[in-house]
Amino acid sequence: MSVKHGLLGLLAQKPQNGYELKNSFDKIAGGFWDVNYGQIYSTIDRLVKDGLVISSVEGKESAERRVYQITEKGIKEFKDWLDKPSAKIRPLRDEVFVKLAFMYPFDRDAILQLLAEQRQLYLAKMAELTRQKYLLSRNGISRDNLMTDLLLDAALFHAEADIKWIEHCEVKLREFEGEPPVSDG
Amino acid sequence: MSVKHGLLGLLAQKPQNGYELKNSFDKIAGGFWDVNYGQIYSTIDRLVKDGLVISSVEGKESAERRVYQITEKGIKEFKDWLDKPSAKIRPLRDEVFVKLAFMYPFDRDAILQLLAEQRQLYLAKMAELTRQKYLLSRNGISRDNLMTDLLLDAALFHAEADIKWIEHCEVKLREFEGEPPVSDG
DNA sequence: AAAGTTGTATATACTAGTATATATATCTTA
DNA sequence: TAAGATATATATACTAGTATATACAACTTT
Repeated sequence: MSVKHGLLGLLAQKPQNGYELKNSFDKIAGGFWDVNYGQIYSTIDRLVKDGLVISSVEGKESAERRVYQITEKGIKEFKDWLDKPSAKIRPLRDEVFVKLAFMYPFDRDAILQLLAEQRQLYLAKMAELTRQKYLLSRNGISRDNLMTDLLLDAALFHAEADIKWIEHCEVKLREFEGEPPVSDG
Repeated sequence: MSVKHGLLGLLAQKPQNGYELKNSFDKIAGGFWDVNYGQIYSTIDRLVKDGLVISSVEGKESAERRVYQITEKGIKEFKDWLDKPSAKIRPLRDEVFVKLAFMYPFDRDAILQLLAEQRQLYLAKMAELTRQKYLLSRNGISRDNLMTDLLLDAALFHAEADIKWIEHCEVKLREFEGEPPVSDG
């Protein structure tokens, strides 16, 4: 639902073609929500079909562009979406969990290795996010970049939670093997 | 990729029909990964197409069941998947983030209200997870239910991270309005 | 035993997201 | 200015996930 309504929000600002919509979406949601061109076009086609958006063709014959414009119905849909709370909590769909669920209770060492590899990934992710935050706030946090900074924080909080959970798993798994928990460091 | 490989893992244990696969998947991954019957059938069709699974028809004519069986190729695919680290970190795709990105910097009060509503959702989620953990561990945590317990912890850690982030947002947003940060409690 | 409920099983039409190909336009530098 | 690189723009074929309809089987209540 988010890409659909995101596109409506962008078109509420000004009419744009598919390529521009992709760039605009990235500018607002990039980092926490990647869209693909294919998705932009198929989503916008549905919006047109439902009468939330209308399209017109511009440019010379050799290079036509379809420019999309929001309708009254589209504006209403967007505003309603903003007002309505997002009732569904996103599912915690992580491939690692499925792997762990299938590996356990066999292969304790393989599980510990998998967890160690995942930790490295999350640490790398945190480093990257921290770098992005630094670049963003070199000249201080202003109203203009506050939300971007907060969204980077959300990603950081979740990466931290993942790492904390991996360490929690390592301790529990070792406890169940009768080994003493790993010491700090 | 996870549903596909999860189904292979289940069929590596024993041949099953679509309905049984759905139940088996729920038993292992339920809570952190919900699958839908439609997805089971379309995924298994692809597995058959790729030669990782073969199907045979059982039951009387009025009530036919298609029973699926894993092939050598399928077993290899499953084992390779288990061994290979899951390089991609799941994107933090949350509808709330998109809403916030579009609401900001307008409607500070609407943003604060949205955040408050989300907090309630996460608190309810935590209560539910805590209840599930309690039910699971009434008779103690054993090797049999350790992984289930750990996966519930993962969900709890993430809900905690969401709540922590919401509070972080509230403080930052209020700071930028020149108001003092909210006091504890 | 007819009626209603729950469980078993599959199908279908849809939305959402990914991967990649293609073609023209513009910029850039040898 | 021709060659090569980058930006603009769309299309297509695919995988992944959701919502809902359908149909028969088995249980269960009157």
